Amino acid sequence: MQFARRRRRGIIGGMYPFAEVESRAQERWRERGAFAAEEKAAGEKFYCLSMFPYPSGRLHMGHVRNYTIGDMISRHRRMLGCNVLQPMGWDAFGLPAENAAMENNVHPAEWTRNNISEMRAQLMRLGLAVDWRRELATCDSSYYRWEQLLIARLFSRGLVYKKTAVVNWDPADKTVLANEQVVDGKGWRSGADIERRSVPMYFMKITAYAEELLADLDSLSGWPSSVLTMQRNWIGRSEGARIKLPLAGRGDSLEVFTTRPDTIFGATFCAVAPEHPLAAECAKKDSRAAQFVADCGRLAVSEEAIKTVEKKGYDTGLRAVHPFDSSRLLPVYVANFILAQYGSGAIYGCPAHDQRDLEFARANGLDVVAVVSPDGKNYEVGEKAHLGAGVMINSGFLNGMENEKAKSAAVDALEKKGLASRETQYRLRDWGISRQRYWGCPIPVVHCEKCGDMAAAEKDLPVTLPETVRAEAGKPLSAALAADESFFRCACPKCGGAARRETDTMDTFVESSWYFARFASHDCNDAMVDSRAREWMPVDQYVGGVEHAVLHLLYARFFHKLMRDAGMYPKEARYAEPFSRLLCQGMVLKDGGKMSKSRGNTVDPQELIERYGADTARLFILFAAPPEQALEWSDEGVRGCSRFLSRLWSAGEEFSQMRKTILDDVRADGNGNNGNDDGILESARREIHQTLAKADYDMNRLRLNNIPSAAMKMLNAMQEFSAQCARGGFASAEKAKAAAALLDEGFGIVLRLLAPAVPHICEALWEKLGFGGTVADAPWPRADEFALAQKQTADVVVQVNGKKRGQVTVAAGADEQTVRAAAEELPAVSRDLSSRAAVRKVIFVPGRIINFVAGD
RNA sequence: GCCGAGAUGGCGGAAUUGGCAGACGCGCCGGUCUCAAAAACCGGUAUUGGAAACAAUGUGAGGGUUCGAGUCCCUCUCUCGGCACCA
Repeated sequence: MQFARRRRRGIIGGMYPFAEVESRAQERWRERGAFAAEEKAAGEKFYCLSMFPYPSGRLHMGHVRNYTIGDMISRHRRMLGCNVLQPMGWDAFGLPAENAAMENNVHPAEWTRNNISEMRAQLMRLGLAVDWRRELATCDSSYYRWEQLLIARLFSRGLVYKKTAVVNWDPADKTVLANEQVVDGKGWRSGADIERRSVPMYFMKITAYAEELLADLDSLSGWPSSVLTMQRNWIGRSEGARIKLPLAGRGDSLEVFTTRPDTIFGATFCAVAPEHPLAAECAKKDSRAAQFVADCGRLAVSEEAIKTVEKKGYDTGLRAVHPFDSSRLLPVYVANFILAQYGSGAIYGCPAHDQRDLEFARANGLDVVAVVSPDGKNYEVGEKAHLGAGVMINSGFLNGMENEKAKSAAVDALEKKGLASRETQYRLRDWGISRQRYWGCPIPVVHCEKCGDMAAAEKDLPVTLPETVRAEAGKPLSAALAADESFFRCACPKCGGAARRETDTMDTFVESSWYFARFASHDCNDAMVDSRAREWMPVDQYVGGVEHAVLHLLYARFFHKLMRDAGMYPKEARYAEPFSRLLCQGMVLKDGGKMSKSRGNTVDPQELIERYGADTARLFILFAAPPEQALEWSDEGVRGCSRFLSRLWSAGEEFSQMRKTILDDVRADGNGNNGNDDGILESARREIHQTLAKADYDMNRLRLNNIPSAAMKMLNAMQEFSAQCARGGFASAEKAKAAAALLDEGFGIVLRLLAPAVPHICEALWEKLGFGGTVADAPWPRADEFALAQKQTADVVVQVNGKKRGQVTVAAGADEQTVRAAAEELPAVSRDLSSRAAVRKVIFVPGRIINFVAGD
């Protein structure tokens, strides 16, 4: 047949015309407004959201991955008949803009808006099914004014409040540093030793929602369990007791928090945080103590820095009296590893049952008294503290109790003495939203000497960030607002007198905590959101990096609940949480490491797209790894994907030619000449539908990398089938027509299977082969049960003692007896069985396996 | 340090959740076409032994449960993410 040769020529040596194909497909979508989401449209709503990007200037592979995954899910849902909303916007405030200003003399606003234009063009080139009418940028006052309004109202309700907090202070640059700007305890630019400094800040009372944030995690069945665990641990609810230990020779006492009141008799010391009032008091009188506290103050503020530092303490000379044995006096240390924010900023140490306390005790020559015993006997503690359960020993009235019971008994006894109260503590701290920075949303608070601090009047909102400040090379912009009189001078909303605006701006996590709601009400200009948010929310599928597993996702959940409680959503279960399903995608690596400028191993998506087209870029990134796993970059892999798309392109032509040839033959001679088609048709169709069934299963569980695999496999099967058709005629005209129909059916399935991943080429082929309409709205293919059921036989693996000895082909529903009989006939099986003792047991899994268990 | 992940051929990964390990792709080897090369197409490809049939071994390391373990349990190593001011 001449056909086989024609295919070989195909599109000789080159790629399919991807540039034309892609711009034409995008043009068609644009003309049709194909992805504009309407509230009233038919079909179940599906809100698919990818985490919006920070406009850093250039798209990187992480973005490509994130948005391709989101797009594939969106397009799949569209094909299932859903009414899909997929929006895009810009997380446009933040530190990099200020750094760029310092380096390049360019204003953050200008830099940011230019970056947005460039990145928007790059994103559009990817062919995302996004409703661009809803685009937003958080640095626009039309966006941030609404969060100012909410913050102002929360301030009046006490859910936003002021207190001091510790920050990293760079004494050389006279500026506050982010944790990432502190390298080995020194400022990244100045190299000066950083200091801890207390500054007044605004906080959001997220702890008021701790219980709900924790409890509602149980309802998030669409989230990865690892993220739920991380959030639970982050909130860190623990039940314990606040215990007062009287200080010897003084009237007052030290308050400590413990989750292990059962170990009270094992306490041999106390420790307070360097920020604790007792530490300050001691430092006043004792210069060495003052020195120690000052040394602690040189530590960076991150928890990581505190936890990894060498544990040191300084004896204040104060002694706490043991509440059950006044003869025991516990030395009180100031220690660098005690967190001021947690509990009461003070602990008692029980070295026998806490590893950190044990190390501290050993270093300071303190007693170690075991009070919880695994077997009830006395014992000496070695290198490891005993953290598990046990029976109380050396513990007065608690002796002999299970330690769980002793927890409660100890607190009961202390409560009677008025020395303790039960308390539930959270590791979660209130959210400090103040930043001493310029490029952020101004905090809508006014300071009046007479009236104090108050929220800015609502009629004065938004408090617009002045974009007139001058950027200067090498000069931090962080103090720009505090230096801008025209910004901070204002009238007090209460007394009308001269007042001063707050000059700190907000944490950028605030903007990203509600953008998903704004996408639904993007052009609402009289409120944060309108009723459309109630239609679209919650987000049905959220896609983004695991690095956001705790902070962003927790803040967004909190903010959503605040908005609900402010009346923006009904108090119904549906609106309890903002994100129903969550997919955390992995990073893009190259040469085993993160792609980054400093490593010099970046691959520019732009270049990739120009060279191979957006579909190849999308295909590679989907195919190379499952979405949640790290993806290893491979240039060869990219070429393989490009090759596959070129093959797909010519296969369309091939199949329609083959189909025509078959039908022409039927017309010419009525066919039925040489009937060597036994089962080809059925087995080809079965393979296509089996593969489809697996692909559908994988699509539903978001194993997106398996979809291209399935499509490749199908295309291989189709080409095999096409070659078989070319080799011979058919037994009847009906068979021939069925074969022609299968070529059509199979390729239609391949195209629809691939359309969410590589939409442009599928759109072009769909049109070219005359399937009708647009593939973006074609129905997702369904596996035909009839085709799947046709197989009459099953291959059963035969094992002896778990080792494979062969395989038998039996009728589809064959029972154990039949299979066993057939299996025992196999030479390898009988040989093995005869060398062993009698068969003790036969394990039979119908259609899969039979295992003879025999003695040796 | 604490919390959360991950480790499967030369490489990326698959394995319908305890039932034939290595689907699909890359790379490599051989072939077709070509003066030649590239491209394209066809075939092979876990390791070891063997001409082959076949056998043994094999999913980061070490133990365990099971008729049967990549999958479940325990211990360990390494890599990655987060740790509250990067986003």
